[in-house]
Amino acid sequence: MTEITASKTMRGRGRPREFDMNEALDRALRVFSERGYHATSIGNLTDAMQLASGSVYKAFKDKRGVFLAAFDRYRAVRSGKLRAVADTDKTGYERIRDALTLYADVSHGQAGKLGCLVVSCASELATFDPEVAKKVAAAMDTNEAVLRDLIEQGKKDGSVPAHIDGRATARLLLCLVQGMRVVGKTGRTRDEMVAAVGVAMKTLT
Amino acid sequence: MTEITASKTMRGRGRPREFDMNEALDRALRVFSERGYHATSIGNLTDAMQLASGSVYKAFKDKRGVFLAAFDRYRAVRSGKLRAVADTDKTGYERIRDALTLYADVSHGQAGKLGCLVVSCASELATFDPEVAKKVAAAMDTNEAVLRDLIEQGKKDGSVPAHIDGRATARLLLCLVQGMRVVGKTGRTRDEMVAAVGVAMKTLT
DNA sequence: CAATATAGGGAAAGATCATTCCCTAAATCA
DNA sequence: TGATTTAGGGAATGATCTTTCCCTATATTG
Repeated sequence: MTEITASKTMRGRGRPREFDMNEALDRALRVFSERGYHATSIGNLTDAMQLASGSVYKAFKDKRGVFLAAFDRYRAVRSGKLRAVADTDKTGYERIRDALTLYADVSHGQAGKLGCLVVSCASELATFDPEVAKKVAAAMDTNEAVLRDLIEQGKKDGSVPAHIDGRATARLLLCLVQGMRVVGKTGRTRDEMVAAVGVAMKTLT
Repeated sequence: MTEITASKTMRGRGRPREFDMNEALDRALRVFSERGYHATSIGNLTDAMQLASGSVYKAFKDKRGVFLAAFDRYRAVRSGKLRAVADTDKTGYERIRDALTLYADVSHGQAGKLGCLVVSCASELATFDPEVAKKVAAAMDTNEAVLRDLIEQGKKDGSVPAHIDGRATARLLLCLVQGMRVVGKTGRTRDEMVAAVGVAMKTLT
């Protein structure tokens, strides 16, 4: 939000930042995903981000500030992947399947164990942090809206029957993908997750 | 596990425990659900359980010990509710719908905000605590098995078509209910959750 | 080139928290 | 009844973690 990718010529006044912000945030969010918010110490962050604690506090307000920035970064990356799937010339039905498969991909094995930052950390914080709660709710709503949009597009191109309840079905699929992230932490294979997606696609016929 | 409900006559040697263990664990698990494991301090627990810190450490090994006991208690209570739904003379199809509706009931409003101990705390701990990871995986597997069982019973009584893939469908429904617990933290109404359940039931036709 | 502004880094400070210790209370046992 | 065993409670301890401070480094501005 605050930081637009600065071109080389357009620099601020003082000493320039030596680390790459997005790379640092990617490292931070990996730690937050793995350990959860409260179990992540500044030491864990400095190790992962390869910064001294002073530098972290120079670049961010506090630990929560690091989390909020990492959260935004995470959302940007994930939204990008989802948009890439949604913006093809396939049918709506196929794009929904591709979107769900995207979640199957990250809900097994190594990536599955890492979990979802929205699910794990955000639910950890959302109860007592209204700002985080708002971000989490927004993330959920966005995902639900994307799914609903794909369903509507499927209706238009004829790949999804017109009688389908778009709202309820999108909500179901949202629960499914979030649930995959949870269940995927306990170890399922890709095939098992893809099979579940296959069954879910029956709700669109 | 360790503690069998002791009858009045059969007592141990020293001073008897003054508090009710299950009641104390219910209070503890409410705190753990609400705050997460790491954000829950011993002070939070003593407040909720109405015990001094010394008493907590007399009754449990440590904070993790309180959590493990609360987790077992939570599982026992939830399994009981699920079993009550599964042990009726309705058709398999209807019992599945009842089971899913049970999750809709706890995935909205006040109870929804509290969240699921298995989902929130357990994923918070499972990464670095093999024993917790095992318990979480076991809880997931049990739930999946119950759902699969209901599907098979539905096939037997004819309320569920024989061609249904029991394994994959049970896995889908597991992801759905866990996802409802996550999405339910961000505020959905009961009707919205029930509608999603209704759509999911189409996978059994 | 001096002044100013911002970044990097690590030590020190300030808070919080989990756990232990120790004393008192209430039960059983011999 | 005195010894023993276990529970209740709160102060003290020790560890850990977040945050601040301060000094150095590197850039732009005039």
